[in-house]
Amino acid sequence: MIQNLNKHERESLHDALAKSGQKITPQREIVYTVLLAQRDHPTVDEVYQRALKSMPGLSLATVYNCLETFVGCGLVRQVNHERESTRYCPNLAPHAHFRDESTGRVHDIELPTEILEQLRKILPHNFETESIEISFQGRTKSPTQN
Amino acid sequence: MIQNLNKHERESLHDALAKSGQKITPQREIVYTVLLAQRDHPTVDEVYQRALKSMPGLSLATVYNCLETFVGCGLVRQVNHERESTRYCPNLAPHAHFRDESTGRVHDIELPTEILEQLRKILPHNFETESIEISFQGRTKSPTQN
DNA sequence: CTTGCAACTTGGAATCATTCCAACTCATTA
DNA sequence: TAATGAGTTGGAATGATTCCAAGTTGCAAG
Repeated sequence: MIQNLNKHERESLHDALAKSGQKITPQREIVYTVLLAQRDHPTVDEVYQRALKSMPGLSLATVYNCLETFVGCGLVRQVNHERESTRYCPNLAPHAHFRDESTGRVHDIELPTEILEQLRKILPHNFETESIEISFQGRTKSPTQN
Repeated sequence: MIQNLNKHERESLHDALAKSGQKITPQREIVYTVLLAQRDHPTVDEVYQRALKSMPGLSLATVYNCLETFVGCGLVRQVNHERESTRYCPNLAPHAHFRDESTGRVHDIELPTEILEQLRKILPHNFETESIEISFQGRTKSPTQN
């Protein structure tokens, strides 16, 4: 159905999990595979639907659990827009998100590190940042209606 | 209980509503007053609790309605963090938010317009932005544990 | 290669913010 | 005065997510 994890991908999954004393399970492999296979920021339910094709008995609760685990060990990021369903993203490089309001799709936007540095500078001195999120809302014009 | 709206505040409420053919009502005045009185990004329920003190019969549904109306006519902004309850903010100047992870409190951070300009520049040309949201997560150190 | 057990998975129930709805109020307009 | 339409209200419905208790399994130690 979907390409399996390659050696490197499986390794990073294993390492990330092992680091926090957690196990590799078939369910986790599949969920991670689904995430890597199509980087379109799927919702939990979309991940669930895709994963079902490779593992018919899989339960939704497990998909929630797997994704939470991955977020916990830094393998994937959550992407939220207002109160819509949370989406998941295996892109670990620092990046912003652009949400196309006509389609609801989310695109990754590469983020120059200078901008992050500048942003840190505008904070009052007693504010210690752990993370910065930047998201654009708008529409994409025809050329790359991707 | 809470200071009433001053002439200017009432006027901006009236204008914003009138612009979209909507009316001033006692409930809307109170909700707006609550928002201006304490700019701590309250949730709907917090607004509701505060407003109840001035108008005991007020209903939660109405608070939802009022806030939605205000957002619609540009009087207030929504602030979301992950999937926590939506918070509301009457600060219309462009600004970012800093969320203190130990208290859950949200602080406004003034945003130099150059940063917004720079951010627009990193978008591919076929992406048309309508709005940009920037939020910091972290902790505040003692000095201004405000 | 067995065993033991913590870690996992699972289906269904529970939660909780938010939305929906139908009845009612009220100020205006015809 | 009646009709109109926006606004309000309480309660029911929704929908994503979390919780739970019971059953299963990965894997480390023997």
